[in-house]
Amino acid sequence: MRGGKTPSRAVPATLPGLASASSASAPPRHLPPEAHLPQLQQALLAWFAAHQRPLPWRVNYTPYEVWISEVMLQQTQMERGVSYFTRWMARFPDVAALAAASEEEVLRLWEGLGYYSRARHVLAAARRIMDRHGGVFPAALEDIRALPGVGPYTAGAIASIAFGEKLPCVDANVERVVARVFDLDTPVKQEPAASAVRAWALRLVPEGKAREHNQAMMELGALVCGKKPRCGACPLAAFCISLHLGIVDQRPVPGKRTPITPIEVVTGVLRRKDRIFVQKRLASGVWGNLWEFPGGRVEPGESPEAAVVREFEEETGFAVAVDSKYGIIRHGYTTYKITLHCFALSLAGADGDLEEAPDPPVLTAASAWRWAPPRELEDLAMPAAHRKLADRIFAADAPRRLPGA
DNA sequence: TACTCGTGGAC
DNA sequence: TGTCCAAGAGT
Repeated sequence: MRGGKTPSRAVPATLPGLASASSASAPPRHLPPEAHLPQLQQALLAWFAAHQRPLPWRVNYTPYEVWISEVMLQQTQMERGVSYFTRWMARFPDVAALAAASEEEVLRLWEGLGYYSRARHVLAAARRIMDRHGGVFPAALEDIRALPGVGPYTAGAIASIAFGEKLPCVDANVERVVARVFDLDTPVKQEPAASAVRAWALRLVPEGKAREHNQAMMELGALVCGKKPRCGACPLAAFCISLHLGIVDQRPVPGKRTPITPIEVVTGVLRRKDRIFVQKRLASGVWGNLWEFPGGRVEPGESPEAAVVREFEEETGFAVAVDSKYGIIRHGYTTYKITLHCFALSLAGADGDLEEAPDPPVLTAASAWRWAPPRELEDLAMPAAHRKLADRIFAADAPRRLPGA
């Protein structure tokens, strides 16, 4: 909010469980949160009981389901996770089923969610649970925390939501809620605010209600106390210091942002008869172990056509020629925004109807390769931009079945 | 501490 | 179209 304008979103003069103000236009009474923790906790729990969304992982609360849902929802919007979670549970109903799966299949079910190391870690953790915990999900916080891909947040979430331990979950929602209610005036992800958030989050957890409370804090952050807060609907409005001070819009204090770099990238679809060349990316780095069409960055001053021929030769040893341009796909990831130029390629000097297979590629940026019929591309996990391209090219021969629908 | 690691929704 | 950013973890 700029220019000192009074917030138009009024707090109701009468709040649940509070005496109404003497005048209808009087500002709401403020109850300092530190001195009213039990009331705050109760208001939050009551709100959650009435307003929580029905979600598939809020049915059984098994450690396995809580774990998978928490990892899937890292840096992912809740609504988006539902279809992935449902499909996952149908295929991998328990730790043993997951541990027995191939990484290829796990990545394929994860395709589109991003941050693919999460999927590789989840599989590694499932196998560790089979090996070291007899197939039973560990209940001790330190054992949970030791699982691959389980950090402080996820460990606390599993321990509290699945096992009922009195621990806080501190995610971006909780950081935002705490920063507003307690008026933290420095960036929440850095010290000293980070420690203050953890301390308040812990003090807020009511005895015996960790599961409900922690989910309530996050649900409140998602539904009410979001980027644009709806303080008129907030059960914590009476306690919120920054609301009382009229500076809710200044909390939380934003941290540093990394600039977004635009880059030009090319990729080539090399077809030979009815097959397409794809390669499997290395395990490390972006899109680790996913399949892709070869390609790379356009050098300064280089044309996209020249770049795709050069990149293809560098990565596979194949001499290729550009047949045509499919078009451009715009895509972004974290700190980059990509303009992807997509080309149809053929082997240079070949007529495309070669009976004998070409020499094997000499891979420099991949661990495996394949000449795949179009329909088999459906079974390979690919980065979103390459999946888009595959869909665009092969929509006629191979209608998509995943994900979502 | 600071950077990397994806993607798509909301505005 | 641009910008922020969402139930973070690993290095």
